[in-house]
Amino acid sequence: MSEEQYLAAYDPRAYPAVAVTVDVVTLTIREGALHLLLVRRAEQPYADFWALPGGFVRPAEDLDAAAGRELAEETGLGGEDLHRVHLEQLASYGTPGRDPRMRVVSIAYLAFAPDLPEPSAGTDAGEAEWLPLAALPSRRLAFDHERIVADGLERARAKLEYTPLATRFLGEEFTIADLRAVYETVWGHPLHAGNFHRKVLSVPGLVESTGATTEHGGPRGGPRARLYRAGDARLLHPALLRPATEETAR
Amino acid sequence: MSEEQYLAAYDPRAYPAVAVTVDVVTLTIREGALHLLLVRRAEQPYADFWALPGGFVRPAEDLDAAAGRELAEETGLGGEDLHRVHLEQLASYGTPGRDPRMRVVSIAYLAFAPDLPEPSAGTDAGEAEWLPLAALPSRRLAFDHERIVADGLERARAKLEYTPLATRFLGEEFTIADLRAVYETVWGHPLHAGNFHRKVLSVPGLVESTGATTEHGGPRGGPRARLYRAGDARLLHPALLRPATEETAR
DNA sequence: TGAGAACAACTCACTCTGAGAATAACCCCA
DNA sequence: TGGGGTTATTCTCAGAGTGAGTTGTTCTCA
Repeated sequence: MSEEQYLAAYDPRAYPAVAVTVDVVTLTIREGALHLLLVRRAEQPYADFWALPGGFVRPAEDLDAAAGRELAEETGLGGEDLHRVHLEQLASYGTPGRDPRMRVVSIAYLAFAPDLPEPSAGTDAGEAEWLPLAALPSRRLAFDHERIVADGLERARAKLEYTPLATRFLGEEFTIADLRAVYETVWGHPLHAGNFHRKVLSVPGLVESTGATTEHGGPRGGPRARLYRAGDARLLHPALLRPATEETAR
Repeated sequence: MSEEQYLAAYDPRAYPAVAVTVDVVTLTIREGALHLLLVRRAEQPYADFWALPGGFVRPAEDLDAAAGRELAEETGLGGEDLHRVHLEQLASYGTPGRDPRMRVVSIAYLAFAPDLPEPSAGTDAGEAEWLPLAALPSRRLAFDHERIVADGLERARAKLEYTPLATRFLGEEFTIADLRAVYETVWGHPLHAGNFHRKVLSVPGLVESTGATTEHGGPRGGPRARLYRAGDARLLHPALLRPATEETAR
């Protein structure tokens, strides 16, 4: 049988039905705190629960494209803003029973976004909101989304160490202090300002100077700060390591 | 996502069929060289091509379990040997058209195995073999498996840096030189024996002494070496960093 | 105008790393 | 059986990197 004949005779329906979805863990920093994008489910199962934005992958759609589409739909953002968002595959979740309706395998994505406007402007999803991560423990999410969020957070923290993705939480131009605030927020503890400054400038390709400075000093005083933009490095060498957390996973 | 999910809940078959498979990138070290487990495809498409072992996820089977099952089937190993194999999810691949038959989303896994016997003992797959990675460039694999292998290799190299998984390539007991050989093989360049030795013993939880030594010296001379077993660390602090590779991904 | 805040640069002690070398145990071969 | 070559393990040393604190300046706010 030739390959053509084989394909013509092939019956895809002979296989058990499995649905494939994408879910996106979208992180941003608002008012100095890490926030997560959630939508409220309108229907069963888990009606009225908050969940990660996501949905079915369309028949001729690539996985990455599906994740980007879901993110755009849920945030109500056009390509312009979305261009600055970093989107990467996180992991896949397919334990039988994770969706009570049928077998669903979900490909989770992780997104780093600059401070975006309030979500849900003109989307088909009902409510959407940025939830401060500090408020997450008191909220039960639909499906296994709590686990997915936890995995995404850990990935995000690790990624700040060896990639310049922290800059994706900021605008086009930023100060070293802005960048430090990102690290402090995501890692959850303060860093030594002087050492951070030295380190950031010493890592090749992390940031490059714009030559300009802020218009004014900080709101509580201090000199104008120099402005930088993201550099061209994809990986940081040497990495910006998190301060040892004592027995980090023995 | 409303009408679509509604329909899905009542008639899964109403959905465009998507098949979910697992593929496993299995690495081992044989005769001082990194090897990859491959099987030869007996059927269309890509008949006679070599491919990663893998197959369809069964209806009530977890993804991890499916990967473990495929690995066991293909290597012909029982639970005893498989217990020492490290298996983790690598990434998912679902570009439309990657399988000419239908939409197939594949969850790829990465496995680190100690030196295993020749594969394919009594399996349903036709041929199976350990391919030295050095021979890979001259061989075309089925589907997008070359890409998956490349991703798996990069992940493996990175994992050696911050996890004790190098020990998974070795037996229960090993010498520091054995461990160094694993790093040199996977990373592809020699390491300074003295510095490696100092570093391995200084990282908490990487290895622990058994108190014993090898029975004899090396085949070409040298003293007996002390034996160690894997420690209890899951993450290495500080990490065993690869020597800077000059512009690693600028 | 003075106090407080914060950017930027610098100092200093300590740790970690790469490179080389020393010591000693052990194999193989003459 | 003795010597040469090989390898495990330990040391030394200089240079790079890091944590913590200090200094000088610029700026905002009261």
